Amino acid sequence: MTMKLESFLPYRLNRAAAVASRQFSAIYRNEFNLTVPEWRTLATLGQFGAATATESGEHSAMHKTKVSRAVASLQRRRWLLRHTDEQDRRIEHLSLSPAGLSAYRKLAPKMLAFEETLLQQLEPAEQEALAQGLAALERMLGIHRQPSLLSRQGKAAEADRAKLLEEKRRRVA
Amino acid sequence: MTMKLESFLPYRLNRAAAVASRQFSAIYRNEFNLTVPEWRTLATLGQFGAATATESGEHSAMHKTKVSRAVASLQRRRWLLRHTDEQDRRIEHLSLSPAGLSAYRKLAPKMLAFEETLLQQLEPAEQEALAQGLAALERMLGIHRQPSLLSRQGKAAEADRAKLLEEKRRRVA
DNA sequence: TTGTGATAGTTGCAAACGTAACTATCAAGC
DNA sequence: GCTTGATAGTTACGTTTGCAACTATCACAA
Repeated sequence: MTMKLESFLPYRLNRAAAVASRQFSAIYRNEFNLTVPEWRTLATLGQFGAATATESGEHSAMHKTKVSRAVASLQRRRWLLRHTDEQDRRIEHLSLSPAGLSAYRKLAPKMLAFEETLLQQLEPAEQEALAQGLAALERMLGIHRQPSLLSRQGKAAEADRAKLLEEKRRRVA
Repeated sequence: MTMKLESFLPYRLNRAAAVASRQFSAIYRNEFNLTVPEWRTLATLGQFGAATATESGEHSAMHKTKVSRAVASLQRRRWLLRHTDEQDRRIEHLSLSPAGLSAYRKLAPKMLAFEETLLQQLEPAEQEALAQGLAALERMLGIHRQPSLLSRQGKAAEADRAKLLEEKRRRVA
């Protein structure tokens, strides 16, 4: 049984993700000096108009401390507004200020355009394979394409899948 | 033009990579308390028998400081041996000690078995799509499937591709 | 042989990270 | 109206990270 690191799935995924992240993040880093968590928070609020920190974290798959720091940073820029919920004062409703929205509207098309530029390097068949492969991968890993901001259900299923995966791992060990 | 974070390529890649990494790394973390850089260095040396730190870093796609620290840590465990090259005393040839090799031989099959377990959750067509999609993705991002330890050529091509990608990015911005 | 530039590998440092602990708030039961 | 447990979000702390600067060595040329 020979183990080739360069063919090993998690290694290939991490590498591809790191290279892609580096390329894409250069856009918003060069233009606005944004970090990845800041960009993701901006993108989430731009997409939904408003969200709580918890919702934003779930949608962008970030740890709550990361979200907290990104939110604080965006607020310092005056790109983000917080409104404490009247019914439940633990909750803060986040939204973009006009300045934040303007930055988002500048960035989002550039991000999509760069994605498009990259994808067009591929043959149609390759693009299709990438789309199918990514979807299969996400299903395999128990990743939801429908974060809680989009669909409220599915949390129970997520917990179930995580447990199943953990079980498989343990059987191997 | 609407930007959906949950459909955005670098976001999906990062998420998938993080989840996969977490699952796989649990194996060597639970068993030997290894970090990712340590595991990668172990895997590289297990695969090739011997390598310099630079070669190991290129093959495992890690920054040289990461490699340096992983090597130091593995040496502290007495899993790794260093031999200064006689011709060029800047170079150190790294190899696994018997203890290191034994750990590698224990881990590698488990890692591959878990990968296999995951992939078998997919339909054959999905597996094929994933393989094709990953290959296309790597080509698209200018990632080499043939690191320098395997093929000495290709460094020039890598530099070229990086330049091209940077050019595309700039055109978007 | 001495100086110049390049390369292998290490280390100092500041930034970013996740865990755990914390504050503040709420809902539910007694 | 308390207590208990849960949740939203923040902060303190130790770890990991990458960049830049460093040491040591080499090749090469003046």
